[in-house]
Amino acid sequence: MAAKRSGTQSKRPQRKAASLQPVQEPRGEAPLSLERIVATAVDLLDAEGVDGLKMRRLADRLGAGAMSLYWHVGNKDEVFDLALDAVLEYRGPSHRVEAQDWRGDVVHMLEDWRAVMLRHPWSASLLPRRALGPNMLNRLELLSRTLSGAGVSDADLNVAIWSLWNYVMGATITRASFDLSDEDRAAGQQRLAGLSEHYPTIERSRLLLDNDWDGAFRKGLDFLLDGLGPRR
Amino acid sequence: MAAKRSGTQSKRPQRKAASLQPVQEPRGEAPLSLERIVATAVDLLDAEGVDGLKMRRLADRLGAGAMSLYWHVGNKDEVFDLALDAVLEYRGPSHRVEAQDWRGDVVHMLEDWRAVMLRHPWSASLLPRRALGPNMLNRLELLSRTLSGAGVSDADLNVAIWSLWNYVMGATITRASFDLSDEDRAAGQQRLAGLSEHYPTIERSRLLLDNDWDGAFRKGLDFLLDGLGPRR
DNA sequence: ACCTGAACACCGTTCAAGT
DNA sequence: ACCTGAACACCGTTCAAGT
Repeated sequence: MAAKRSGTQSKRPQRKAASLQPVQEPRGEAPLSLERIVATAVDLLDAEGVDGLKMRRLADRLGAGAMSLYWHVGNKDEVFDLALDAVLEYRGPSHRVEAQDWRGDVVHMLEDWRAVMLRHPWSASLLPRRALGPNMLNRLELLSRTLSGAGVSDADLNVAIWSLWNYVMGATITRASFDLSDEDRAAGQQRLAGLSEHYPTIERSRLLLDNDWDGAFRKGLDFLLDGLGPRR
Repeated sequence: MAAKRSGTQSKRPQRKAASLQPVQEPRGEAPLSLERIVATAVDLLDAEGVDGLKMRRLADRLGAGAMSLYWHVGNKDEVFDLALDAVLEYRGPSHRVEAQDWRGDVVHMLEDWRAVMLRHPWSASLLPRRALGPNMLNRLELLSRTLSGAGVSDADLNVAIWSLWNYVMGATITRASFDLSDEDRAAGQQRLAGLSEHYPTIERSRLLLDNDWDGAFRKGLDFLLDGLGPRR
């Protein structure tokens, strides 16, 4: 399972060490920079979703000509990569000195990861099709280290990591998609009504009306962790 | 968790019962029909991926004018919905009379579901963001019925179903994405090399080079089923 | 009932050019 | 070094019109 699609490399020089900032431009435009572009892209994505990110619109928000972006960035995919990884930053589980609570640490990491993606609902479905950025790799490294330290053997480690990845990604992509379509909720309900006869078990358990996403996520995760934990 | 985005309804009348087909047009064009459109869309998606499906291209393949499709179909999203559900058809676990092997049945259903999506790699990432079609609802109904029949209580059923959904979707979306980018494999490898120092645990376990997708899928699934199964 | 071409309002990106 | 407008090659979809 190799990393992929590294995104066309921009021919721009590495961003130089931050020179002292001019306090912040009054209200006019700060000079274009990769940082501003990425930050604005995240805002735009949060506000308008994946389809809302257009190069011209992004440039507009930055008060720049439509084509100015292409000096800082190779193409639109690179904007996606940068915005995605920007959002995934993580500073460890605040290492309290107390107990070696591997399970608590893992749950904290995964719930934080999920929460971040739900805060930026475009990010989850983007993550699997783009190359893993440094922030995501860092999260995977911390997760691996924690499980390994807890006693999961090297032979079992990959299965454990990928199972957790699969579960978290599936849960978050699904939930983010439903979030985005609250408008259609009504239409969905109605459609469901006509279906009860064909899908009696779904209807009885009210599967499609279940709202306890957080609880369901946590319970399923517990099942996985029961199985994945270090051999007792 | 309600169904959603039902796809703009076409104003076309329901397709009439199949009149006797003229054996198949020699090589010229059969008349345009919803069936042909959907079948051709699936072919096109298989060959070119989600971004490869363009209304003009689809019409081309059908030997029709670019705009003829819009009489049969409301818009492009409806084509996606129809192609997606067409691919998800399922005829139960061939009910052999033998043992009440609920676990075997569940594994069969989920592996078939995953296999179908991997055969049409565009389908997995599409599924969570579109309304559930009849074929997918049928799969969920069968899954629910099997778990319920095996003794999973109504209170636990939704958590069980959604956990399995999450796991299967996450696994399949991830794997299909990697499949699509074999070309970049080389670039990925190289990128990884430079990273080994920052992510030593990932490097040691060769997490990103692991190729045993099928085995990993099955093992993680077993962990989930251990936890989800009927209370013993 | 079914199909069509012209036309509109967009897209991402190239390029030659400005400062 | 950094930014720009004009232009190209596309898109999905509307519409008025054909048979």
